[in-house]
Amino acid sequence: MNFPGHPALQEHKVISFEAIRVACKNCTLTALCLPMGLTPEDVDRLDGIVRRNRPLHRGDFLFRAGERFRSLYVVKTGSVKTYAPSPEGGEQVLGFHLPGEIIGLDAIEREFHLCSARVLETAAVCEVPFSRLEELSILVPSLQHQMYRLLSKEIAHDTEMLLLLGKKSAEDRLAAFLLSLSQRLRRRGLSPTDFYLSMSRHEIGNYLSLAVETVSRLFTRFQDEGLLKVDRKHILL
Amino acid sequence: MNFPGHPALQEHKVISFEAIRVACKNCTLTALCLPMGLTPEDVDRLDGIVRRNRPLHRGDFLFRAGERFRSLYVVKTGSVKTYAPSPEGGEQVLGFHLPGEIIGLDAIEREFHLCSARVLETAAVCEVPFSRLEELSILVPSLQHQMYRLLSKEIAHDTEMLLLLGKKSAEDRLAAFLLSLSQRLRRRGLSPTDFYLSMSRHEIGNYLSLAVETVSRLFTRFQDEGLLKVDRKHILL
DNA sequence: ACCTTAACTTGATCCTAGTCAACTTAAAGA
DNA sequence: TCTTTAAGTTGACTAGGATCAAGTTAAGGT
Repeated sequence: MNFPGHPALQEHKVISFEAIRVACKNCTLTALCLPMGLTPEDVDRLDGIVRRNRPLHRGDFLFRAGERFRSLYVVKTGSVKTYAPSPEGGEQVLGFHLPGEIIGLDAIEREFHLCSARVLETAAVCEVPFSRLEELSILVPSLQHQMYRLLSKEIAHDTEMLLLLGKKSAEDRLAAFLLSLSQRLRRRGLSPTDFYLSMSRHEIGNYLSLAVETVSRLFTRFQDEGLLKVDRKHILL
Repeated sequence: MNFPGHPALQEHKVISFEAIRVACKNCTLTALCLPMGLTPEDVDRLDGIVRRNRPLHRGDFLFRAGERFRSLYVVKTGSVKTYAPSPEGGEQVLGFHLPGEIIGLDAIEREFHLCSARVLETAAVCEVPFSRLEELSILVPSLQHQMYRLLSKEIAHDTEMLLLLGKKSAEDRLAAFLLSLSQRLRRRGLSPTDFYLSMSRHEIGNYLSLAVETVSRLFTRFQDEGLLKVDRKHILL
């Protein structure tokens, strides 16, 4: 979410262009991503099937609901949201994805995407054709193991989300959301107490099943209570 | 949920005792469960690692939150609920599991269970030691494929649940819950319009983030509107 | 069959968060 | 730069569902 530096956007873009060619073995996300636990040779083989497209910009689609499922996507920089569009034009936000997170795992079984994925903040994304990943994971047991772990992690994450929405109060939900965000940022080596939100109040509200106005009021209240400082999209816990 | 026949409970038990020894290849759930798409020989190999314990009764635990993860569990008959216990004694119901459904997929990554699984209705359950399943899936590519599908299916299911909870109105939630139940029963060859609920109003409310009283009122209202007939736990759509 | 306890239902009241509306601020485009 | 539009904030009002309370029904145990 807007991490590397809000003001220096041009510089950021240049960095992305360089970073995008980085092989898995040199990628800083290796501990969060597919290569975890693989031998250097196996990482090279994985590297061979990963496609690195050029940076995507706000509003670009990784895929749209209903499209045939072909690849998984890994966020390298920037941020992406997934959401289920409803026929009437509304949408339900399903998740916000930070660097190191994998998108598309829900589509393996159905073979088509049931949600759309859209870039929030200029993002570099690795594309991993699933059929090739599956073939490789037959040959590389530790990759299979890692795949099971990743899929399971996603299930556990969804479960936690259900738990969060189980909490009734709007206050609890927003607090839990901010804390979860903070933890995810820390794991990526970014400040867990000082960050920019890449999503709008509307999107936060939609995600947490709250009205925009409620989200706005809660930010104000939290600030009044001294829990955080908020300036537009800049959050300071 | 209470399917084969509410009144003839003793008969039901006898059937369960017999059914529990049925090998995977003769199991009626084969199309829903792990063996899907496997060759007969591979089903036999899978069969070799599946443990069939004797029937469990209402209130029995498959596992408790915090326990080490060793096995996946497949419901053969009866029903099971999973829930996250909170330290203060409360709990959040995470799911109700019908025959053919697999429990424990969220624990693979963490290697311990973050929820508890408890029998609602006298149940036969297959236990599949995960480490052995993983070994076997290295040797049997189609089993690996099926595992990816199952894990993905679980993610898609959780996603749909998030979507359901995104719907704000209590009415929508209960209706969606009953319809989803109905569909799952149909896929198992049971009546989608005439069934017994194996869970209490309290558990339904907890699952849908509604108060018990609201659930009760909604059942009454739906009946008044002629959408269904409800007698205690017996539902007729 | 009885008693005890838990599950469920129904009614009355309250409160949280949603809705409606007006205004402010910031970003994007000509 | 100015204009236009989208995003965010704040207030007033409302409604849906939670909570509190009391009563009913059914199940489980002896």
